[in-house]
Amino acid sequence: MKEKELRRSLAVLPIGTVMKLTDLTARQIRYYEEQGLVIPERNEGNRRMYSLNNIDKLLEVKDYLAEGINMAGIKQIYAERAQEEAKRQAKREKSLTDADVRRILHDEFVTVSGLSKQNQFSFRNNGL
DNA sequence: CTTCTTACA
DNA sequence: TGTAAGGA
Repeated sequence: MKEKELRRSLAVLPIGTVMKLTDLTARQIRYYEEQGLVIPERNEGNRRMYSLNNIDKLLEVKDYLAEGINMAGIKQIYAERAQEEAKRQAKREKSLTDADVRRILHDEFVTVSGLSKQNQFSFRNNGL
C-alpha cells in the first residue's frame, strides 16, 4: 500500500490534461496555486506538472467552491487538517518514546545493579 | 501547438 | 475570472 501512494504522487500531467480532467480553466488552476492550494511541480521548461493527488485536491477545492465556500474558508479547512495531522504525528512519536522508556529503564537497572544479561541468567539458576 | 507571466477597454 | 500580449 505504499507503491500505490508513490505513483499517485508522481507529477506527470500538464495543465492541459488537468483542465480536461477537472473541468477548470487554466486561470482557475493557476489562481488556486497562488492561494497556496495545490502547488504543482515544474518540469525543465518551467511547465506545471500535476500528480493524481493534485487532481483529487483540485476536484475537492472545486466542490467546496460549488458548495459556496470561499477561498478563505477553504484555506481554513486545510489549515485545520494540517494541525490535526501534526498532532497525530506528535502522538505517534510519543508512543514510540514510551516504548523506548522501558528499554532505557531496564538497561539502567542492569547497569546500576551491575547485572549483565549473562549474570542475570546465573542468578536465576541460583534461585535469585 | 501548448504553456508561462503580466496586465487590464 | 476572462482574455490579450509577448516570449519560451
